[in-house]
Amino acid sequence: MSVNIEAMNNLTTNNCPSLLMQHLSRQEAEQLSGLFKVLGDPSRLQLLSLIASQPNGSACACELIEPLGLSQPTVSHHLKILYEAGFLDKERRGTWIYYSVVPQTMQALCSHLTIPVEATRTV
Amino acid sequence: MSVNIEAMNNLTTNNCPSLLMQHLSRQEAEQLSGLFKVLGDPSRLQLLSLIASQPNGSACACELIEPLGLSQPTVSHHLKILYEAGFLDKERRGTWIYYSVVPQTMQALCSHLTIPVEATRTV
DNA sequence: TTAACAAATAGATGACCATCAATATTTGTC
DNA sequence: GACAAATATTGATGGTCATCTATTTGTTAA
Repeated sequence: MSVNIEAMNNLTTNNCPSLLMQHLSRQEAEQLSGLFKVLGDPSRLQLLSLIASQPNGSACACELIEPLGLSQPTVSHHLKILYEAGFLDKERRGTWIYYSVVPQTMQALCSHLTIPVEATRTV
Repeated sequence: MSVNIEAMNNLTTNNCPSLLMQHLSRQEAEQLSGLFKVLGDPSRLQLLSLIASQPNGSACACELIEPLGLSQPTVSHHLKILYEAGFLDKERRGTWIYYSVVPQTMQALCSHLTIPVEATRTV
């Protein structure tokens, strides 16, 4: 489970139109599906949810192990995947590493799924 | 690869708040990740894109085989998964079955990923 | 009812991946 | 440096799934 960073940047910064409005090349489909694949795991969604709902919006990795009920290596593995896909930011403070959610990545993903209102049609 | 229809209905009709605004239970995380898993495949994204970009917004299953470069059973398999997850609608016309995209399902999914503007905070 | 085409199902296979235990690495403190 | 705590890596394993071929089922028309 890994995501090409450059591909993610293409998808999130170039203001790509919705996949519903244009043909997706195989390459584009692979890049985009890679991001959805990252969200296609319940543990990773719980991590995002846990981190985002902290009072200050960030959480230390060690705080996330117990509520998820997974081993430390597994949590570390999921955090890495989320970070490399651009869903999480991280900051080291001493021994601890604090993660926070990058809402822009979510919003960019959504822009691929929704149709602009003025473009909707009745089938 | 299968999606619980009732679970999907819960997620798409109950106006659930964003996963970034509340804790996700394990069950909720499993339901939601199931939908993302469906989108986490390049062939399925290409199918959605192909169908949505047809002039009338719908496409016969047989028209989708050649552009995807996959076998007929594989395309049928993907269409079934997309349909059962609520991403596609289908209508039989004689021998043919026409699929069309359900944009509401996409939008409902997105509502789980975005934070209402007034709720954003500076980290 | 038979032929022809579309779609679905069954079964098999290979690849990917979530998870763990064990270990290594990094960082701060004494 | 030595120890302790947090995080990352390695290697193994079991399950899931995308894909195929072969077959079956469904639908229309002759």
